[in-house]
Amino acid sequence: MKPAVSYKKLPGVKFTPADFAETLDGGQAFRWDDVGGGEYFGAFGKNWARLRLACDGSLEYSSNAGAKVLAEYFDAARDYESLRKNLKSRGDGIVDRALEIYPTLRILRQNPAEALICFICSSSKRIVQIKQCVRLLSENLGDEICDGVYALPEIERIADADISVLRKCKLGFRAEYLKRSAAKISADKFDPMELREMPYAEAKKYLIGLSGIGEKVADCILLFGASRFEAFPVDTWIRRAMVELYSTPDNPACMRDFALKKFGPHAGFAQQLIFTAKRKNLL
DNA sequence: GTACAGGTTGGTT
DNA sequence: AACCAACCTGTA
Repeated sequence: MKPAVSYKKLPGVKFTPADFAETLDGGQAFRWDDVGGGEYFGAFGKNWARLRLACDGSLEYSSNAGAKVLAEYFDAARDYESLRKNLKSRGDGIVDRALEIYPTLRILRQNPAEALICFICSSSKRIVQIKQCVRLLSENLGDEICDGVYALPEIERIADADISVLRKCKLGFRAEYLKRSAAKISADKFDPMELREMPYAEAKKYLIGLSGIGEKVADCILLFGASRFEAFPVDTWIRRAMVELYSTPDNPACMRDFALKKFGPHAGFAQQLIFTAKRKNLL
């Protein structure tokens, strides 16, 4: 008989079931799987976790990681109440509607190096494909963190890896990008954790100087790995939404300017709301 | 079989 | 500065 899994509550984080699924498995992170019964299992850093919601929506976890680590990953300290309030005060009907549909959506605070690796893999791929690449990368180059579950490899490990190993991970043309970027980061002795502190423009510039990272991927890394809410990633969904709903010019730079003016310093959160609603065909 | 995807690159206008 | 094919792989 299996021992009963014990769960602890993570204070300060509540989700609706839809927002829970969307936050973990909607394109921010690529290591979470629905294991049935409304539970998710996944890996982040050297940790694994099994997550579920209590009846009142509170997040509960069973993990080798402690409360502090999970609180950081879910950015539990962020004041989403005032963030939502601020966004509502801007009188944008579209975002207001998205806020009602997704009242508990969050931006994850992932490890910046992991976000960097994952989003280099993401270009022109669907979520399921990205998840496959990231899992293969972990299995081929990462450390085992629990039975059959592997952590994403360190940047150094990728820099030192044979390109044939990366090719096995179904990365396609992204294999070279990833290897080159990892090599440059190592050579620069750059710690991706700095992306959380550097001025936004400088951080973005450094990322774009890497291979396989353009504006969109750089903004994803900054938003999902460094909690930089001024990042406004423009992918094909956002692009369509901005043209159709806000009549902006069909130009990513214009869209970012427009969004920053309209939504202020948390444009990235507005982006996630619009992105999610548009993708689900609700806008 | 072929078109194209949650994007970037390097070459061309 | 704006345009465009090519890139690898999986999916429709």
